[in-house]
Amino acid sequence: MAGGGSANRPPWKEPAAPRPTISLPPRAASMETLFNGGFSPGPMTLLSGFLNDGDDCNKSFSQLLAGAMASPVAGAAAVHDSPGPFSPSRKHLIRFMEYIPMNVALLNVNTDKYKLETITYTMLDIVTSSTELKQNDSKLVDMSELFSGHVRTCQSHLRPIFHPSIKESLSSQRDVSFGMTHQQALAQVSSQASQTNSNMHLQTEYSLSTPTSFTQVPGSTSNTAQQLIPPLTVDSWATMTESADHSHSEQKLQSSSLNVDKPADDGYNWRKYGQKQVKGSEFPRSYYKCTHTHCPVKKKVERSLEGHVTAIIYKGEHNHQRPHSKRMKDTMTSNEISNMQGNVSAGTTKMDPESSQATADHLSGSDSEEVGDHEAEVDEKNVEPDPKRSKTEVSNSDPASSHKTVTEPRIIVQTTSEVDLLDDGYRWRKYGQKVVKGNPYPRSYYKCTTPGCNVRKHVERASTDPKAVITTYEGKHNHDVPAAKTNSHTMASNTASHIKSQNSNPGRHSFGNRDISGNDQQPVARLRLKEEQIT
DNA sequence: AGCCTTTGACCAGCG
DNA sequence: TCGCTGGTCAAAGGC
Repeated sequence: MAGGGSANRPPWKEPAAPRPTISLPPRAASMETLFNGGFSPGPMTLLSGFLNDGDDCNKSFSQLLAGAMASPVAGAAAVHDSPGPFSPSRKHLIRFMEYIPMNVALLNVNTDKYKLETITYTMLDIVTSSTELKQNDSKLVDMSELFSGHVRTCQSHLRPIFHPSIKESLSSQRDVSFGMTHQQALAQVSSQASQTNSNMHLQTEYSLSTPTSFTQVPGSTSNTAQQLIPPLTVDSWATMTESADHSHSEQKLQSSSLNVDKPADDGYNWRKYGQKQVKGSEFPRSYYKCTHTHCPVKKKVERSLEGHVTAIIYKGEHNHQRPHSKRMKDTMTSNEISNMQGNVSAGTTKMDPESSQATADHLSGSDSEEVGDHEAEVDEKNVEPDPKRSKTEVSNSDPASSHKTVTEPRIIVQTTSEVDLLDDGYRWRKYGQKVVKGNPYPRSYYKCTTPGCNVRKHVERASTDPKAVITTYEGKHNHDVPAAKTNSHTMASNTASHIKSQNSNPGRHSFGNRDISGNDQQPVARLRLKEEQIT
């Protein structure tokens, strides 16, 4: 049945515009040019110095960090400090940085050097955060592996873009595989480059060989990087770590990097069962089912022609735990795995196409790998779920709105009914509700009725569809699931374990990194929904 | 071989 | 009843 004439080909089946080739001069030259003159001494100085270094970049980062990571935080902090003697440890860390600014350099083709530096610092902060996360376990080996995977991934992510020769080499050797995050990120880079290319009347091939290349692209904003590539959330970090470990996969570099039609790698397995051009939406909608046996969860994903996710709608709740790759289990501590297996509400720091999808997954009962400390920077106003976030918004066809959702796709989580919503195995007492402007349905607040248990949950309904619900859990149950009421034991167990694990993860409100019940090691779940601005 | 995607057909709900 | 629309099915093909 597959097939059909091209004459009837729907818009989304039109062949994609040829992706531009982004070429850059040799790394050292470009970056040296980029950073020379005008940068105060600091990381960029170190970076510049490093860039003149001709070391083999294929070393494992665990090797590179052998010295620097003895005290990971200090190592990262050293980068922020004014430059001293270029010690091997700093050099190693800067080597890691190499790929970050290059990453930014590619994406911020229109930004200035100051912005570039700022972004670099931000990303380093994430490095530090992850370091601190790992530090709790005092496992330097794991830390090294984390960085090793990350760096390798960054290499594989960036090198093919910057150095066609290396890309060919990697492709021929088939020694690099991308996690979906990077597949899509790369696709976004390519597609956005294509878009920029056409919009800005640039030639297909442009160079970043001079600093002006970063500032002369007209009509651009300094936010380009965030539009082009997911921010380096720890979630994506974990994905990168995992993907890097598949470095000997059979996956082909080019095909994987350009495949934008796959759902994001949220840890669950999805099977696409349909695609439709929905009226009122300029983008096709893809339908996915969770492939887990008897799991009712479905999701609908709308993507722009460039592959940007413009809307995601989740329906139902997973009745199983998230499947994990062998690699992840092998390298993570049991505590980490335990944390991973829940975390329904942890958000991400940016609502870009990739990370926001992860957010949606969290909301729908999925889990994040980790939540970095950078999320503690969440603005309180962003914590509040947007009552305007409704099902009807998903079909918004306003071009301007659609454009906006390129960076902030709408995330809708639906449960099938209120019964499903409330009957999660635990018993709840409603202790309040609040009517929010713009939403006829009140938000409701529930507390676990078990004495001594301070877990709460917060239920929010979409203004236009009472069945569209976002549930936020806070805290960790300090007791087992009460005896099942009406549901089958299986259902109760599934749900209970699901909910229990949800609550064992970083939370919506930090409370000084302490959850409501005062458990230092179990930060409460945090939901972060960035308010969507509709103009 | 098995899983996944593709895609036209089909179905159900609604006005 | 009819047409429109969104959602799903399932055969075919790809990997």
